[in-house]
Amino acid sequence: MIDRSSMEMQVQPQTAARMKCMRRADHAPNGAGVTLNDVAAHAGVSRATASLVLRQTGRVSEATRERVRASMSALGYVPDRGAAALRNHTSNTVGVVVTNLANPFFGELLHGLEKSLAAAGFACLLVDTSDDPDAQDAAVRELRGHKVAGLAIVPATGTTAEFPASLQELGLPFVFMTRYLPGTPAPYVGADDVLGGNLAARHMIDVHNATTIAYVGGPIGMLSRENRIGGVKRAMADAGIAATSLHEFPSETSGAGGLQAGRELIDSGLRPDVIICHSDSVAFGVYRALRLHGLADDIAVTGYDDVATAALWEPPLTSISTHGTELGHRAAAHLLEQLAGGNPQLVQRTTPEIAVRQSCGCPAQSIG
Amino acid sequence: MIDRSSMEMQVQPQTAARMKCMRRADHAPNGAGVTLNDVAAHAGVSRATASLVLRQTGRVSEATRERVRASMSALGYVPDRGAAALRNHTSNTVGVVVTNLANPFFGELLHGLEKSLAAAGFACLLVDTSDDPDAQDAAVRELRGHKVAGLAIVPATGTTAEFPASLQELGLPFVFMTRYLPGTPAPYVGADDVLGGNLAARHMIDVHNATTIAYVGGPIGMLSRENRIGGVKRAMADAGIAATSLHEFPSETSGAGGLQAGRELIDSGLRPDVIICHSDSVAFGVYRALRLHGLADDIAVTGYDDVATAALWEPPLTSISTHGTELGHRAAAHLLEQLAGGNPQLVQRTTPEIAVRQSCGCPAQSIG
DNA sequence: GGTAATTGTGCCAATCAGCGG
DNA sequence: CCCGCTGATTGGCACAATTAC
Repeated sequence: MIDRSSMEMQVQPQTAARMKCMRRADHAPNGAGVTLNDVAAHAGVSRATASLVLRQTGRVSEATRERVRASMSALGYVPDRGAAALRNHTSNTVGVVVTNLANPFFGELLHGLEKSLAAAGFACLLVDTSDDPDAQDAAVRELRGHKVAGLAIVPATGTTAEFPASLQELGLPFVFMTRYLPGTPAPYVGADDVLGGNLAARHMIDVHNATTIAYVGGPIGMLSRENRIGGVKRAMADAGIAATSLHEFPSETSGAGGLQAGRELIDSGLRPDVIICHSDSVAFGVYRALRLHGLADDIAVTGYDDVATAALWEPPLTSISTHGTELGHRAAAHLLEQLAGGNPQLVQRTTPEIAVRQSCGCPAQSIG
Repeated sequence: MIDRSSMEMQVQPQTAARMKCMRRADHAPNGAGVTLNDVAAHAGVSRATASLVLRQTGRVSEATRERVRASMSALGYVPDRGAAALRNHTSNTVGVVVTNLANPFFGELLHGLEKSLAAAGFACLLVDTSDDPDAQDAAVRELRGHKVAGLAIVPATGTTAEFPASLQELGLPFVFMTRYLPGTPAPYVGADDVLGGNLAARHMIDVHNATTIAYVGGPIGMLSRENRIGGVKRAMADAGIAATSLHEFPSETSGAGGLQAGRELIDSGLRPDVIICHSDSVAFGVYRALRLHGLADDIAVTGYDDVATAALWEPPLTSISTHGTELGHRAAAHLLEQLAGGNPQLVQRTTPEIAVRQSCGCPAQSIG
């Protein structure tokens, strides 16, 4: 009995290995298709032991541990994440859902997010929703199928409170980034929009004596736009400026949107003291519109997000720094803490800062 | 015997279903954990039939097909991609490997890539290598574990010919994007760099009578930089300009890199007729350096890639359009055709165009 | 007889070849 | 021939069982 079983033990794996070699001999002479079984056979241990070594758990002697590791690298073993996910009902994957990859700010955000998640051993499954809530629902569905451990989401414009509710029902950890939703308190990481808008307006009112303000950019109904405008209004109220001195020109959040909204503003005949823009991209577009009409030196402009090129702009763009990359890191940390079973501060509103440059009318800094 | 087994057959699924309900009763009252088996039971068919309906293959009567579909949506079924991948040895996933997510050009590229892949039913597993070949190797390893169907890669600076060779050995379909490697002919989609550099230089020489040129930006050893410079040199040679009239200032491909290289150029005392930049970001940084020294109106500048903000720049930046989003679409198409078993044109070099604006010295276009 | 080290076995969800009404 | 089912298979993990000292 013992002899026979031990023979089987030896023969089985070898046969299996040979078949595999034959099956894809010229396709993949190296690591492709090497299974934990192959590793175990090569190291002369059971699949279970090999698994323990792989996951660095359980009690395995240092000697065999070393031997198994050697076999792994010798065979070029790559663990099959799908198989693990099947068994665990979860994977080392996080769904990342954004509204527009072409937006430079999201690039910076993603950069930070990806770095932190990768460092923790998670891979990013990326989806671009084109700011469409239906596409967002579809994305979540698909990502659920991939058994993502969690979701980092820039919610699409028009997302309702049902969305976070449904995620909660699913028991799927998530964080919203940079845009939060009205009503339901949901996990969130982003800069304080009210403060950001307030910061911009206060600077323009207090140091530049602005009395008429235009808020340009951001689609109607987007809460972050509402909030930033709220911050602007508060600054105006605090300074005793009538609310009627604020004019809104919503637009798509992009350079093209800013250009068009800027034209509309100019065509309207309005000549505000400042144009507070919803994003740096919008500000870039607005500047183009102003220059086309020779107005660039007459009206102050501020941006939002402080993207890398803002400081290089002519004139250097005064902007509200939301520190996109850092925000990405924090969103990752938020999600990772949830995944680790902790419960992090639900809503993390970072405090934005104003990066004062020249587009607001301030003098150039001396260069060190 | 028969009775017993048939009883087991009936009881098993119900018991399993009940256990599932209990296990996560308050966690996920809806679709989470619904399996194809549950769908089959609900529709009164076998798992296999349900599978056929799911994948829209095989011969299933329209009646049962409809019934199964109804059960799927009734239960909120979400197919488990991991299980499918385990069985198929491949997933509906593509690995996307880039060097720096924060680079706006890659944002545009990814936008196109993701859209096309998503339309074909593939999800993107995203990795940012920080332009490090070792991180790139690690990324491929990890992505292999996820059983990606293919790879879309912006190769890191310093990648050797061994890299595509190893991918080929693995039998893993891939495309390189925007940067190609010396030597080995590998699947590639990107704009023709020699032509791009040539286009910029020719314009400056032919219409602006430039005789001294500086090429700024791009790290040493990057082939796309070498090629663009090659194109510049050819234009110079064609015009009878000595090769010594070309000066190189390599830098990191970013605004910060451009700013620093621009300063170095200015400090060197050189005052070329044109500065041809390796990317728009670099051009933005160079412009800042020029403005700091009051030189912005004296030296012409061209960018590369024609990112969205290039047209909004002051002065509007003359650039080489490589059509990032379109490139992303084409890279996706290349990969998808490989996956479909076809063999697309291995190296697809799109022809870049020059977007003539004012930074080169051309007059402003009349506005329609 | 107790403890560290290792192993066997059943599962996870979907797919596919082969079989039968 | 059309339709649908059975049973085996995929790679890794968890738990109980088992060995060795």
